Amino acid sequence: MLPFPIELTAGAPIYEQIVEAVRRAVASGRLKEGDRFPSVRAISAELRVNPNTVQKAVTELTSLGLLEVHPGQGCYIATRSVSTVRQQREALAPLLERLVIEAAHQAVDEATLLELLRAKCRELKINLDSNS
Amino acid sequence: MLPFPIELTAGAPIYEQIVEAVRRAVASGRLKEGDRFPSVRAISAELRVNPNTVQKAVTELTSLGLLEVHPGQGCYIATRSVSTVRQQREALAPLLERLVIEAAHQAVDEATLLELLRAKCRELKINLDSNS
DNA sequence: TACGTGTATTATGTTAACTAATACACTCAG
DNA sequence: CTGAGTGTATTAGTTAACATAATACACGTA
Repeated sequence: MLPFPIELTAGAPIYEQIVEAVRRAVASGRLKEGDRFPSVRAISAELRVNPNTVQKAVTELTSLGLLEVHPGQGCYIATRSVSTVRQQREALAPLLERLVIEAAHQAVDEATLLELLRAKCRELKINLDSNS
Repeated sequence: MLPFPIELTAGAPIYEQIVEAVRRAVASGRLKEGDRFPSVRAISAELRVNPNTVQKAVTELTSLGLLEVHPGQGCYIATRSVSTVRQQREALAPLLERLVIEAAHQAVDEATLLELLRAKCRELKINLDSNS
């Protein structure tokens, strides 16, 4: 069994779904720094997907700084990299924009939207205070 | 000149960028109900893009309920369709999740995230109170 | 009648995504 | 040292999405 929940669906690339699942698991605390990450072949077998596809996800996760590769040994969840306030804003801006646009079309008022955001924060059990 | 701001970039399908631009314009009030929408051929010429690609965007915008087609005459911005609370939540859930996950990775605390959301709401000049 | 609408059709080229089958350098337990 | 398990690279082939191109048609209207 994989150490992170994932269920492949159609519509999005498989390697992207893997990346997103790992990001979700790390953000929620399901996966922690130093944790052993399953081998490419193990994930491949579990998801019944080509090893090359999993490899593509691992490569992206590594470049995202979420995974550390120990040559000949395996992968581990990396320590979080520090980012500047500018980088934070640039990463969040497009997501915020899409959310606000969708809320407008759904006629969801700002107060409700803020409450939904608070609820989602709790849902993912994010410990935001433990970081800077 | 097109009645909505748009700048084509690489990385995302052209027809999707058009859809997103129109959604943004409608959400921000730049385009309003009953407004005339440029013809497929006009947009095609303005963006120097194939008419079929624009047509694909129009088809999607129509199915999304943002555009009304008056046969032989043209397209107009449609009146907003009412959606249930359930539909609202289902539309916002994936966007909220992606936002919260990204915020966690960027080590942005909840209070800051909420403030960024308020700022983005004002930035898009959304009139959330005029709708139910 | 002409023109401008949206729409449909057929064809072609490009690119991304996925699978498949190998192969190689590395680390570590035996 | 040997062999198994790591990540990684390579080559090949298939499929689907995207975009372009060139027409064609039914519709409303000046």
